[in-house]
Amino acid sequence: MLEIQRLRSEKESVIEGLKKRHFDASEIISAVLSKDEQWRAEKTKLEEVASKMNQISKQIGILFKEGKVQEANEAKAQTSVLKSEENTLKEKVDALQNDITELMYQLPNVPNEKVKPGKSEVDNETIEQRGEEPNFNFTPLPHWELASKYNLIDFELGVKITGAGFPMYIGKGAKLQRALISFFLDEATDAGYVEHQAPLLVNEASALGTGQLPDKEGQMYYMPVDDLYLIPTAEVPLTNIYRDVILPNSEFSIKITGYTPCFRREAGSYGKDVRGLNRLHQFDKVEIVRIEHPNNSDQALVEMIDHVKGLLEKLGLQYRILRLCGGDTGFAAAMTYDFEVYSAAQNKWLEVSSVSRFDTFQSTRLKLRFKNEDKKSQLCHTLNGSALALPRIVAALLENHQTESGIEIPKALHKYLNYTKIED
RNA sequence: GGAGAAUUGGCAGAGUGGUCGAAUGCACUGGUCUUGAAAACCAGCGUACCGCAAGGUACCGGGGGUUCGAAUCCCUCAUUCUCCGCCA
Repeated sequence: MLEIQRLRSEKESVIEGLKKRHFDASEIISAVLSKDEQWRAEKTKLEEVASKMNQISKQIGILFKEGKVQEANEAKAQTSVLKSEENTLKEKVDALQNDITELMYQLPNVPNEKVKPGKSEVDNETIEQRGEEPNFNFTPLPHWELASKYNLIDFELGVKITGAGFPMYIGKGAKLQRALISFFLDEATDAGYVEHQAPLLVNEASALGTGQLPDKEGQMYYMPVDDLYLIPTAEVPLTNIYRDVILPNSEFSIKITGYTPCFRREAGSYGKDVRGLNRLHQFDKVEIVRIEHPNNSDQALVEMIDHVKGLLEKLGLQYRILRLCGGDTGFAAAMTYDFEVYSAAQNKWLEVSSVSRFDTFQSTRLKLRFKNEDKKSQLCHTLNGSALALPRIVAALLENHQTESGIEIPKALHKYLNYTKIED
């Protein structure tokens, strides 16, 4: 959520910034500001009435104590008008407040100045590309065929037990998952991130805090009996650790990591991209999260990008980094870098990581602040990134490291596995 | 799942209808004293919103209610603890 003060003072630049998303905010912001003005006016009235009520109540108390029952009762009689006035004002103020919040929830984050305008993924900028495209002297197989050839993943079994998008990993396939999780967590820990094991179900306040609600309501699995949501990413429980927190200035930087399964309904995405591991309802991911002083979020973002690069290089995967254009940047993010690895057999790039800075967009909702040098509370910046999401990494590893005699496992993973090659 | 108790400021802990945003202690910050430190003493010490300011309003686990007035009474939800039951 954007800060209301920002809308008051920088209305034009916010509208201008949101144009990069092809989002016309002028109407919403005008509505917000006019409601905000009414809200302040009504609120001032309400507080005046409340103040009068408080005074009279105090006096009644004193009168009773002095035994002046008669006068006290007279004073009581005065209050009924004020009270109904107070109730009316209260309703108005609450209604306005609700309207404002609802409108504010519709506004996405303002893109960072580096972000280019654009409508969709075709406008994303490739800012870096590394690694070699693998050379095959045979026709490489797509990962779903490799997975079945070497009995690593059984997609049909997942369908039987749960439904499409819930694969069953078996044998070396299951071990590979475990190895990747350990590898990613160890790398993150080495980089200073503190490992967490988080709840996989979260309450409504948490889903609101990181911005999944109300924006992506339909994308989360929901358990109505207990009013809980299955997490779509570890970002939700990990960032919400700091909901309603005021940090001392000395606490920065906060770096946390965690492995969790992620659950996404992916409502509406059927068809070509759902084959194999490309798009799942349940998948594993290691997430890195940072809580930063606003002055340090530039630096933090650079560090996170370098971290993800390092992982992909150690896995020997060709990758490229995209800076998403305004239209493709997620609702809550101010800037996002996507990492994609090249899938040799599918002949396309697969997104394996998304590293984003949210500036104060999440911390506004989270009420995540720190005491600044002037001992005032100020909103923190939050950032997060996948490091990394497993399925497409597995897909790329299988496809890019395949040989006619099997699949070579990159050296970085050897210490986590009791095999170095997947073969018949 | 059943029965009971509890939830107050960073922590501990008083307060059961009136001048309570809330005693007291600890912690913390500043000052006096000291060569320095400790101790002692003095002062300060929650969050948010409205307001140029003075000031005002709201907040005692969350929500709702009773009342002129609620930390205090009622309802409800959540959490914690104890006992019983069940169980990885």
